[in-house]
Amino acid sequence: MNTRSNIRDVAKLAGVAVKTVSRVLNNHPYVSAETKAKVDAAMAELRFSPSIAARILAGTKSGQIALIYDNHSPYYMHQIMQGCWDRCHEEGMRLIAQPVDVSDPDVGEQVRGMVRQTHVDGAILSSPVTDCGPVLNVLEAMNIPFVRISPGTNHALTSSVFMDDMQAADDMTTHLINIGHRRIAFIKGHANHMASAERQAGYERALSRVGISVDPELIAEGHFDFESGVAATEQFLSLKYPPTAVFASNDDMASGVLAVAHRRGIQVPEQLSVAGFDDTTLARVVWPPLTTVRQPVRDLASTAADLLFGEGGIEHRRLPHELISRESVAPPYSPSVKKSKNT
Amino acid sequence: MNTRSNIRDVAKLAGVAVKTVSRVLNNHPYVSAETKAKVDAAMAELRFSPSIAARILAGTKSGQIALIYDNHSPYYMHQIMQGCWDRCHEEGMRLIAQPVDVSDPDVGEQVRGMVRQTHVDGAILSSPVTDCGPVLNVLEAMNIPFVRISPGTNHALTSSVFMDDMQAADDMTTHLINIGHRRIAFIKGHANHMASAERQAGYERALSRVGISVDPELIAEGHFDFESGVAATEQFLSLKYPPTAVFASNDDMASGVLAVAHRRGIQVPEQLSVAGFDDTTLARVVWPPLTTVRQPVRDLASTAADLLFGEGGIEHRRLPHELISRESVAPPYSPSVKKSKNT
DNA sequence: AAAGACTGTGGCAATCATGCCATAGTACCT
DNA sequence: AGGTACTATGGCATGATTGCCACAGTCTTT
Repeated sequence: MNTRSNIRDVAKLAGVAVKTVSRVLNNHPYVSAETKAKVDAAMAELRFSPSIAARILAGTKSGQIALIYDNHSPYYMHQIMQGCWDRCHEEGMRLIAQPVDVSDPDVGEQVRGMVRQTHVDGAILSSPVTDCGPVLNVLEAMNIPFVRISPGTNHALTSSVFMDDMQAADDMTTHLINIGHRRIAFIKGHANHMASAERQAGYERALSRVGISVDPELIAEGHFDFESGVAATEQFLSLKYPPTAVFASNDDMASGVLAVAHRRGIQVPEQLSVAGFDDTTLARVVWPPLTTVRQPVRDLASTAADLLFGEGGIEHRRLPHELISRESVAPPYSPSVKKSKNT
Repeated sequence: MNTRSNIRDVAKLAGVAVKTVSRVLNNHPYVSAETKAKVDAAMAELRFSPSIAARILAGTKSGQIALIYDNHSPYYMHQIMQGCWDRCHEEGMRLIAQPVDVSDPDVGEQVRGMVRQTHVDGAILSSPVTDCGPVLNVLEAMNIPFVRISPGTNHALTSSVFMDDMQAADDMTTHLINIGHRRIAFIKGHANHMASAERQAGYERALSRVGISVDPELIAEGHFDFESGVAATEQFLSLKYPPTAVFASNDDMASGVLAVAHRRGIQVPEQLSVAGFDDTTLARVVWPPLTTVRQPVRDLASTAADLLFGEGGIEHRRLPHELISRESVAPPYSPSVKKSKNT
């Protein structure tokens, strides 16, 4: 009736030793099929499931891993969690989601406490925690294996999964150039995400390659949120020669661009092209649907879990991105002829 | 260097008994200030934090609570999690997020296993898990206290927090009526959320009160996602007498309405008013920003945690909603009263 | 002055599943 | 036959903390 029934009860009911039940639980090779069947039946009858607590104390793995994050984009984190959770579930692991504040000077100690208390077997770090020194140091000192999702650098000591942010931004910028844009504005991402710098570098590389100079007026600060997209756009549109396209470092900010355009009666994409980054659900929900870069967020997360569980050593795995063309981007409106067509 | 340092080390360093350290850890009343200081110093020096595992085994509370959910709206869940997490953090509790599938016949057993394994002290259920019989039975059988967020019924055995969905939907519908709408369409929510029926009832009640008959053609199925908003709208707009306003049961579906309107070149709100429900971030991000009902999601969640921690008995707490007017709703476009007023 | 109620601290059992070591039987090889 | 290698199972100590009981001192009450 209560939360009773421990491994001893199961052993008694099955008529075997406690240790044998333990072996069945852990899929130990040396258990006869017959014994296993008896034990399984007993476990089912008693609705037994082992206490993680006792398991941890007995000195083995806890079967728990932590997802440490500090990201305020619901869509992004939702996908990260799903990806991690899916893979953990398959593996019979429990996932503990642990939000932190990377700007808190005490963040390292917090993580240490969390790990000490919960005895997690490993951790998955999501940007920007991936590049938070105190957290990395603590995890290394405690000898906890961890994998980083989209880290800024490929740390020699741990595995990571990532996409080529620079190339992706380059691709998008090149696409805009190819269909005729020359004045392309860029909204940066949050400075504490290393990917932000990468994306900017990709943008600048694409421009430079075709000899378009990088105009500082066309680059605005951003923080990955809707509001900074709005602010940046106001700034761009007040320029003497406003851009014909805006490339935002994520979809939230791109939505901000769309909002300003709508409010000012600027047609998208006829008068202004808007490109996003991430391909979150948001990209399909706003109007017009956003041309954006698909970042395989869920795959990144499940691959991270994969690497964590895998026995393999340090591995850095790059996942492919994809340019998703929707309706927010078109050739610039040019009164002259020149219908620069291109795929 | 390792994850060492247990309560014994602390006791030795502080020159007291293990039991005394335990008392300090648990804020036991009978510890002299002097002893407490010595122990605190020792704990700090050794960077000690107690193992949850051992604590659980020793038979006391685990300091962990579970958030059990099956909701696919990222914005909604993000807020629920934040609310729960905030309050848990204040209280020094750890939150374990546990997604489940309420349509899985085995969901009860899964929850049982989870509770058995993790020894959570309590649980918070988010709709629709709030009305999932197997889960409720298991939790009651195991004698785990739990609180439900937006349940369909006020179960006598547990506390709950909720808002008045019927009244909120009535308010919104009445608002639309007051500014002149007569043909108001409604998109239902997912059938497995009890709130869906409440909202529909509120819509119908408002219509009936002013003598507008409920037209089945103006009520469409929905599942709380963007796509069903799109589908419902296509259906409404193909009617001989299409509605002048659409009231969707959540913001995601309302965004779907907007998308169809944009695609067909229908002006919102001039030619079609659109109202949502929830006031998630999405409502401010789409164009035009949605008139919607603010559901205090984060407060609901933190209040739920509050009730769980509070020693008080069963309590059902209603939180206030609020009608948020933005730009997606306006009086219907009909300079004169053409077409006989219905009914 | 003695009894009783607090206050502050220590000792030991209990919690539950696993790790290591031991045991016993079987199969195979030389 | 003896040695080696498996297979299959059992026994007992272990891990970190708290609950219960015990004890010694101090303060209050009658």
